[in-house]
Amino acid sequence: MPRKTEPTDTAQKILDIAQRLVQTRGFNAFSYADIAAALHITKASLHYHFASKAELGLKLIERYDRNFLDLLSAIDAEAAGAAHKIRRYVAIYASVLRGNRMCLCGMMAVEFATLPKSMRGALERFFEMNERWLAAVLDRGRADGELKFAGSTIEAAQFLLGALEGSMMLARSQGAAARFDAAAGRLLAEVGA
Amino acid sequence: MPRKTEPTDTAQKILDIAQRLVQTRGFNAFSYADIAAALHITKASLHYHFASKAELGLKLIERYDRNFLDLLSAIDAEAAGAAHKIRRYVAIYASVLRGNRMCLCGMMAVEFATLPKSMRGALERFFEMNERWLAAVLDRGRADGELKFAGSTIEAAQFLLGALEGSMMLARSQGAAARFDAAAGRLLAEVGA
DNA sequence: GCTAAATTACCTATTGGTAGGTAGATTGTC
DNA sequence: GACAATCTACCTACCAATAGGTAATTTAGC
Repeated sequence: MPRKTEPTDTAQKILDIAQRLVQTRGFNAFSYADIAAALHITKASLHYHFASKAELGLKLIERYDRNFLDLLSAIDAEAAGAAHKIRRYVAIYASVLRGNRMCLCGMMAVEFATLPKSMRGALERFFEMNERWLAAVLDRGRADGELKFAGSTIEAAQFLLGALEGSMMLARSQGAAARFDAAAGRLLAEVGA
Repeated sequence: MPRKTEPTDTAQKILDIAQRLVQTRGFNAFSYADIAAALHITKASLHYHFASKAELGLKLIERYDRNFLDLLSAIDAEAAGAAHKIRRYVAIYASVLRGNRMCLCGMMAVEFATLPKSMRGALERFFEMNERWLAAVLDRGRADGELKFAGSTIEAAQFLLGALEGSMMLARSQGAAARFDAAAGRLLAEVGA
């Protein structure tokens, strides 16, 4: 019995395909027709599930945000020590890249100026959430003497995030995933993890 | 007397406007109509100067590459010492960001999968050129004992480039240029500059 | 009078989106 | 348990706007 808060199977499939398209091509470089073709349904049916492209985009970010938060919670529950946690965080990005995808929100961050307001807000929240989590881990790690880095934790967190997104971006356009791994290793070394 | 190798005034203006549009919105998020409106000429006139959007895009990358190379040559000619050179390199990115723009090629790197082949090749050459220059500076700096960093110079150069592009990307979507400066400072410290 | 640079007037394909309808399942009410 | 009302998930058939691009023609400068 599908309810309002439990998206139907089709809605999930639409989100899955749309997400792959955004992560590989960008939000401005795919159309409802692309999804319709992949799913063998009509454009009109897509509009039934997601009234506008802006709404679809918003739902994509919200779902991605929720999934990411779940992954971070799992890390918090399973990983002992800040260094271990950071390594697992970096591993999330590495696995996205291995699927030949860019981070959904990284992709959209570049397209930021062309996105509807609702999507912009959701994007900002995603990055803030990531920075808060990273800063908390870094803070704890430094206090415990496990990590070593200079300056404020929030700045270090923002640097980490930016470097990861940028390394992904270039690794993808140069077809070398090894490039990301090297950069990630350097990044981990920088915070002493 | 405009020659084949000396683009006319209008062609330059078209490139200027197109470049601003790509750097702020992306290659897939602007149209010939946008340029025509900004320049008060018709779309057909644009096609006279640049037969296709792919050609315009290629010319944009080639011009950007040339300008960048000139800047790097100026740094080589004027700056003494590897640390000084790297700082000036970072300053290029900071000035692009101050104009509320993203790196032209960083923007396009994200859109890589949707670009025509000719543009992809030119993009790869741009990043390779940057990495070569950075690697040369890093190599020399380490040999002279001026810089300190671990691992291969080419990997360090790729890391630097990725971190700069990523920091730009996030600084733009979060409206805080200070964010980039903090990240850049951290990056400079990492190579001992 | 040649050439460069721009024009008008189109074209086809695609974009996101809408109107109206329908088969089938689910509901509420007597 | 019958039956009408409603809801879900789709459909066909459109729409206006915009995309990149073209052909033929006019204008401006040497």
